[in-house]
Amino acid sequence: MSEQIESQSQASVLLIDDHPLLRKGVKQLIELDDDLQVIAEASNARDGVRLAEQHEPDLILLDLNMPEINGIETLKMLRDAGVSSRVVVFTVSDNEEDVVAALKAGADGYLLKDMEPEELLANLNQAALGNMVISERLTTLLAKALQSGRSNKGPDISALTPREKQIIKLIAGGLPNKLIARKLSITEGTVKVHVKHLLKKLNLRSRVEVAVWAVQEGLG
Amino acid sequence: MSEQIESQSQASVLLIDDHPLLRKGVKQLIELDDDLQVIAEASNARDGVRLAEQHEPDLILLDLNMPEINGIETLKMLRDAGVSSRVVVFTVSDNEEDVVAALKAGADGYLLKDMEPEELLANLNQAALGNMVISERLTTLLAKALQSGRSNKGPDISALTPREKQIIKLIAGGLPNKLIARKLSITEGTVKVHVKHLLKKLNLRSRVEVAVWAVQEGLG
DNA sequence: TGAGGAGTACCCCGAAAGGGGTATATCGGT
DNA sequence: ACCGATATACCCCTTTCGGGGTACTCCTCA
Repeated sequence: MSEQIESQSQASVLLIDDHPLLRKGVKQLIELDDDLQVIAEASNARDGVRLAEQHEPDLILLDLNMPEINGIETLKMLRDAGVSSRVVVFTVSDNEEDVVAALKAGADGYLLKDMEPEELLANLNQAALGNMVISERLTTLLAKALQSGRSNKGPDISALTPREKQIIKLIAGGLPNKLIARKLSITEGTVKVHVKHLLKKLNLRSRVEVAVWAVQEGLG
Repeated sequence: MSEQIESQSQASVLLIDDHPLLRKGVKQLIELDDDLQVIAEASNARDGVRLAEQHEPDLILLDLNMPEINGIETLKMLRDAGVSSRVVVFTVSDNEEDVVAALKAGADGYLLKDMEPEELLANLNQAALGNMVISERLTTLLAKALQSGRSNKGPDISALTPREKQIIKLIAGGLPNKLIARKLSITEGTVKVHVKHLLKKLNLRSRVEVAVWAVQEGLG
């Protein structure tokens, strides 16, 4: 296609982070680099997605820990909205779950906020050029995650309690909460508690997604 | 110590049978079970359908051999009336035609009246929990019917319109109505119209059942 | 020309689902 | 003896689903 006709142009960057001070710092840092340019900022997911659709930036720097809608969700929203920008997660969390979830969700990079400024700039330039960037601190963590098997597609069943796995199978049988409650001799309210917990753990949005995933996974 | 204060977890049962004595016996038997409760009785199809619409019981126990309107017709009337209760046929007939017709018409179970009382209770409980129950005597018969081709397992996709098939695939993708609407550029209300039509045609009870069925069928 | 199916859109309504809490009891391990 | 995980039950609330209806347009087929 007709990408990149002006090959010497700056790469546009969208910042999505709920900390104004950090945004300001990062923006100033980026402006020091002739190859990068901040074209918009958002302090929450909704604004971020809207601005991303509007500007289709080359690069999106995305914070994970935001109120209301977290970074992973934001990333999925961006992908669902058809935003094809490179997305680099930029966060303080070196939690394995977060890293794995972000990469599974299609992040093009995962950088920690305690990086040296020069190193951050170098990494952002690499990301803008289409290379995947990962903070060095995370390499061993990623290796471990890979070892332990579940490095591939889809949600992770390992964090689930026995009760939650049991309820997933019943959901995959098409049962509503009321029937699940009767089958397990507990109240419907308790079933709903389990359902909301497992939805959170699996990072899924509804019982329908749970059912589809479970059936495809062969749990049924 | 918040133990089971709720306890409205009994499954409601509607009896439709033209034999008063048998109804009485079955009712007494069911009342022995804490998990089941007879909430209405009918001695003919018309009353049965009316009471089913009125009470929307969890379970309907339906006799096949009734005057004027037989059980199969009653079952179809119930489904046409939008009654989503589990329906278990309860009869003396081990005739293959009847069994196959009942199951094709969407029966959730087929039990013979010569069962042991304890076995009947166990089966009714299973049915109330959403499991299909079939008298063991009928298994060989069913196997034979299956061999001879006219198995007709599960819902039938042939009656669906192109739009409905399209929406089924999106449901099987885990999408809620709102997103389906956006993807098809129609209103959410219209999506809901299609969903309720296809639920009726497939004789399924919720979008979760649609999703599970579609995934297992390889659609999507 | 008229009937009927398909698709769209809207109305109303109740039930189900889901997300946020708080609270209790049990069980293992530090 | 405390702490965290698990499981249970309840409260609040909003959103989503599903079923009933009417109505209009566009086709197709008899």
